[in-house]
Amino acid sequence: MNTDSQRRDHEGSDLYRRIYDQVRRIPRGRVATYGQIAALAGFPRHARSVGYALFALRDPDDEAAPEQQPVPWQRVINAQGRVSARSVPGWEGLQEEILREEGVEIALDGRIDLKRFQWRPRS
DNA sequence: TCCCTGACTGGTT
DNA sequence: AAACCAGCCAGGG
Repeated sequence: MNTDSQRRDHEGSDLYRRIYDQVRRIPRGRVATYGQIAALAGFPRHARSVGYALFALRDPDDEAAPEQQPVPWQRVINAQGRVSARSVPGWEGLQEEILREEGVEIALDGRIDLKRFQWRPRS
């Protein structure tokens, strides 16, 4: 009955769920890196998995727990302080647009100053 | 079940 | 500064 695979069908994996929980903590006007989110979720050095988890948000049906608040995916950027390139052209532009609207400054070359805009939770 | 492909990162060359 | 590389997880054909 309650096998892990069946739970996954409805809720997604533990890893993804914990990643989404952390991303939801990022306040408006701030950003976090993939590696940072991975560590906060309890999976150090699993940055790439964070990318996979956010990629999965593409499909609305795969959305983690729809009854919860949406995942602010746009607030996650890479360790170089830039919006990561996608397989779908144009998406980076959308993400940058939303971030600027939220108050995050993005230089002409696409750089975001992590010193100023990175979210730093106490825990 | 094997094989491929994605929103990554830190350390080496 | 840039290219390479190993480590990492999940979904689809």
